[in-house]
Amino acid sequence: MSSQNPERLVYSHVAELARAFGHEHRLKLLDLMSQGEWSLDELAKRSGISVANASQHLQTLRRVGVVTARRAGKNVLFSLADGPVFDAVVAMRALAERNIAEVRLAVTDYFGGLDDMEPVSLDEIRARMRDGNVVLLDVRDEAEYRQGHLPGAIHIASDELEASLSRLPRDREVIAYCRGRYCILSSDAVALLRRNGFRSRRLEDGYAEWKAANRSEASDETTGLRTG
Amino acid sequence: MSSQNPERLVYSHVAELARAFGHEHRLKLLDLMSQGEWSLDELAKRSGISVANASQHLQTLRRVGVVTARRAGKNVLFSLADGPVFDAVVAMRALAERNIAEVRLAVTDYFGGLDDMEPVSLDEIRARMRDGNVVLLDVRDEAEYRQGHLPGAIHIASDELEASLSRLPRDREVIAYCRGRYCILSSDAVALLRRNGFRSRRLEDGYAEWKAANRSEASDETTGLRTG
DNA sequence: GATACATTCAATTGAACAATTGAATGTATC
DNA sequence: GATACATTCAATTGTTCAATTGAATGTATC
Repeated sequence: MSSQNPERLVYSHVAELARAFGHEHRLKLLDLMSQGEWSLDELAKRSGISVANASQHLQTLRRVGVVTARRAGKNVLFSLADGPVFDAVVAMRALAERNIAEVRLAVTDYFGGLDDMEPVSLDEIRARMRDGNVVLLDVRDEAEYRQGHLPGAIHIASDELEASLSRLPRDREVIAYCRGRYCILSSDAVALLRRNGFRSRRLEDGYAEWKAANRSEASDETTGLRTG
Repeated sequence: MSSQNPERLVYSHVAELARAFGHEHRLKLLDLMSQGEWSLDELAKRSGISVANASQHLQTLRRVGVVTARRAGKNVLFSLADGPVFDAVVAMRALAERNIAEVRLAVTDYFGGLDDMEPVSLDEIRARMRDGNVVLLDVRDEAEYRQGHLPGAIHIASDELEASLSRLPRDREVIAYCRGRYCILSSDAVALLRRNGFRSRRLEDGYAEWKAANRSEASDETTGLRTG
């Protein structure tokens, strides 16, 4: 028993939210935070923009309630807020991939690739991990892996992969993953592994999507990957 | 074998897409088109903005591929493009409803309402339509109803409802729906019906959401509502 | 309490966007 | 083919947003 027309109120906020998503740098920052929490300095470094600029974009995201911050020592750590934040990004990405030809082409070009490059889905990897006939390989950097990773995944950062091939089995398929759907690290890793005689494919989605999916499924204990 | 880093390309397009959603008028236009196709004149009238202004916003939406247009007689009819356009709007709305307190309050205030006002879900109505113990009532205007409606729904425009109460049964619950989740017509209709001694509740989502859901479920013949 | 350092604020400049107006285009109908 | 009318284009003005810089704040650590 207060506001008059809810539609206008809702849409003015939705529009504000959409504008908050409407900048490349902010999408990149959200992408980074989908891996865990980071200081401003770290976010600036990883996104390749200045500290002041990153700070302002982060404030924009905080203002609309999609990013939260907490202090830890002398740093403030930024992370995605609770709620379906990443899901909204995913919905926009899905729309872009479906309706914008240039995006569709770039993605299939890069990731859909050759027939035997057919990426593996999260559902598929679940079953195959149970059977134990695959190795899950996380090729993100150390800090990202430490903040969280798929159950049962081993970690070799992409820039150390070539020197660490002996740690990988040749009798099982190596499924590589990285930050998310549009991260090229795992794609490059698969190419490297194949050049060296391994059987390898890419996980279609990455840590970000896995985490978002497991968040939505709340605390349903049966949904995570199991190492066996 | 063309573009370098797909991430930046994807995100620049996603950002453009997000900005296209980032205006109240455009969200309203998308809302209207979620009911069907309309001429520019009709869209301007229904959204309450000038024809020239509506045209420009529609061009913005066409440019990013979320709206299409076809000529019919002396009018151009605008409609949502194929693909998960409405789904993206829904994801943003869900985020706003969850993360922005003002929105959450306004919505529960208006639609969540009293205990026995508990809105009915699309899933629930499916089962109850089969049992035949409810009447589905579409209170949108004639033109909207004609462009498409839920299977089995009867139509009484909201501004004719009070004069047409005799057409409704008193021994079954009347489930009213309108354009979508944030449309107040069905909410008002429920209030009117209750004042006149009917048992009545509101469908939580409206035609837009139903149509989007049935579109996603492709041509799965088992998913629509059945009249019996 | 003083220092160091991470983050935020404030002020500036340039660029992009929103709305309005009036003219121009293009298609149907006569 | 001429006319009527729906839609789009072009030009304008005011507003909002992006990025940079340098100063200011605030918290941890010594």
